[in-house]
Amino acid sequence: MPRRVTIDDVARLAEVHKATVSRALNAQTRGQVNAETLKRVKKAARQLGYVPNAMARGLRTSRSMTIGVIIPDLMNPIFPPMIRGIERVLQAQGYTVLIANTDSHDDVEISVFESLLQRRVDGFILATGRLDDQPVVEEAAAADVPVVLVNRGSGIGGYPLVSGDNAGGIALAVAHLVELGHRHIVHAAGPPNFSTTRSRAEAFEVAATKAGVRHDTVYAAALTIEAGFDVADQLLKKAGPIPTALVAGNDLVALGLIRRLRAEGLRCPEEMSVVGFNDMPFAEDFWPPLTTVHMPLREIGAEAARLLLRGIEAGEQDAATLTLPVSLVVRGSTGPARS
Amino acid sequence: MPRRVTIDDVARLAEVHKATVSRALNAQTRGQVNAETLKRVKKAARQLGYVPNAMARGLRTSRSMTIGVIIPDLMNPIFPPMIRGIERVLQAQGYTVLIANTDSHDDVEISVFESLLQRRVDGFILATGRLDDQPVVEEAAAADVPVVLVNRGSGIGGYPLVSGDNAGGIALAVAHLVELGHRHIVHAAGPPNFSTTRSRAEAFEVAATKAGVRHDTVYAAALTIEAGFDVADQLLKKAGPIPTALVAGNDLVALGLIRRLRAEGLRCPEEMSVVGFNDMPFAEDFWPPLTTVHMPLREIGAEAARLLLRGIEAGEQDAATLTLPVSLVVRGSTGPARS
DNA sequence: TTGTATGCGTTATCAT
DNA sequence: ATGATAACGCATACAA
Repeated sequence: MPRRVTIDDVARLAEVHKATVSRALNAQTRGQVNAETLKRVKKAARQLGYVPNAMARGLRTSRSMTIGVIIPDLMNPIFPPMIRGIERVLQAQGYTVLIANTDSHDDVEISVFESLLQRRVDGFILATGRLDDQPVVEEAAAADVPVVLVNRGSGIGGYPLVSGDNAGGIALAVAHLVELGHRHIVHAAGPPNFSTTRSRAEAFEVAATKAGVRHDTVYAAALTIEAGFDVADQLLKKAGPIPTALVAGNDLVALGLIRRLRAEGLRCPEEMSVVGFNDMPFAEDFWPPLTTVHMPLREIGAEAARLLLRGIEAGEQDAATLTLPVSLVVRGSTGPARS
Repeated sequence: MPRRVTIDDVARLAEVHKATVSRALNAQTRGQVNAETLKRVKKAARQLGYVPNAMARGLRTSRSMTIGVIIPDLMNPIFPPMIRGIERVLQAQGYTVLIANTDSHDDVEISVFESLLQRRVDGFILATGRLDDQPVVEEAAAADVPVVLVNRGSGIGGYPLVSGDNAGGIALAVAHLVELGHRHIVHAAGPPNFSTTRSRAEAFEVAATKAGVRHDTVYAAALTIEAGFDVADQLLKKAGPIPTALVAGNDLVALGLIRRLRAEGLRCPEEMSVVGFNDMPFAEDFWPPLTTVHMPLREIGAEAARLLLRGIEAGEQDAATLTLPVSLVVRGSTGPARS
């Protein structure tokens, strides 16, 4: 295996000192070098196929130019758009994004966090908003590396947070259903230990109460199709009257609800309206096409990245909370209340 | 900003030399150090919150313990499962996965590749199988870093490749349609410059010819819903009889076809059967639920990772081609031919 | 404008 | 079993 070509090799071929090569190859310092020698250096570098060693550079500069992004579940389609938003702004600034998946598992969350810390990422974007994962957030802060929370806020404040307007979205959903004549609505919320669950559940309580409709909240075990299916199952088995409309904790839960309703022979929306949350990719291709609260996922990612960048440059963070507006996308899964 | 704690700090606190600390903290060399001192070192490290610097280590060992994964489009839901498969086997070996998105863009492909090369990834997994992206593959080989191709083979052979059985899948799909009585089938293939497109189109030609049914192939501009929509558009506008069944290049194209058919008032499957390819997540939640060829996405990723690991350890690669079996999942988008 | 020298934090090779 | 030392490849403060 031929040793990789280093800055010294380039210097030798270009007949200059390696310091000059370094200056020539970095945009920052390029101005300091003579046009002639610059050309020579560039040519030599190209000729040798020189590729700068980011590890050596990072060691010297103590900046890795990498950002760690920790998400709970890559398979949830809301994350790819967010990641794209993140990448777009970060790549433009020369950063590489390290994506780490936790599978919603506490121990892997800790281990990927550790691994990212070892790589000396210049900052973190955390999308794993359980109320009880303070540890990782605080450890990041303790390690003195900037953190931005995304989509889901952590329990206590004090850290920058970017998310969609959860309360506003729920209010929109409830208003839509009330307008369609629904008088009995159930919120099939996410797991109680997610911060988004809390915001949305509280907003639901407020909105439904204000509208004067009968309402109730049940909690799914996870933000997945399966958990949605199970929660619908409980709902159907419970004694008492069945609601005419369901507000789901997110689109996956909504999908699960619909699957279970279909199994029961309950048609959506004729016999039961369902509203999702997030407007994930493909929401319009499901059956029925999902009425859901649109979250500007890509923008959320982009804003988180910008906030982080600002934090990195400033050397300290202001705990700004950025709440992006949402909207209701009415499609096929909601209709007039059955009478 | 307090300087990060280094191995020297730990050494001082534990009252040993930093070389000893290094040995104590690495599983490989741990045996060489006295049990007593090992305990002291560990305690000191914990006490100081020591986090080893992967850049310094990588510089010294010339192994970054990172793997670069280049994919064309994170938004295509077939990739997350593949990535999971990859991560699972790589993380277990202590590797960190660097995921890079190209958005199917040649120039970003080159730039992310370059960036990964700078980071001195120990290997590449490439899922960007355009027939014409030889350059990147060869550059990787030239840089002497192991490469495994995934899902889509590159033009020429010579590199390890893991993929599903494209030809077999198409044969399954055609047989299924023929059995349902379809005598006129069109293949809505992907873009011609994808290697999978070629394998599948060839297989379609063979299978349809052998079955003795009327057939034709058209090419979508991309593997997206929109491109599928457009290709259906052309199909409907063309003079002559309309087929009774469509075999799509992948599930997204199938979705696009169905969207366009619906806009035309053509019901699927009553008036037109559609078969997808990949069995992407949510395929069963669409309307109608997609009949499609199931690809073992996770396994493909895992096998690619294993192959790469072997290549890294061996220091050289055997150009093995691993083809994993596929199966047909019959759901709602196919039915008897209209008469 | 260019060269010199130093150190970033590790690990590997030697020596003890 | 542990300590001393050098080297990995680069950027930068300083000198020329």
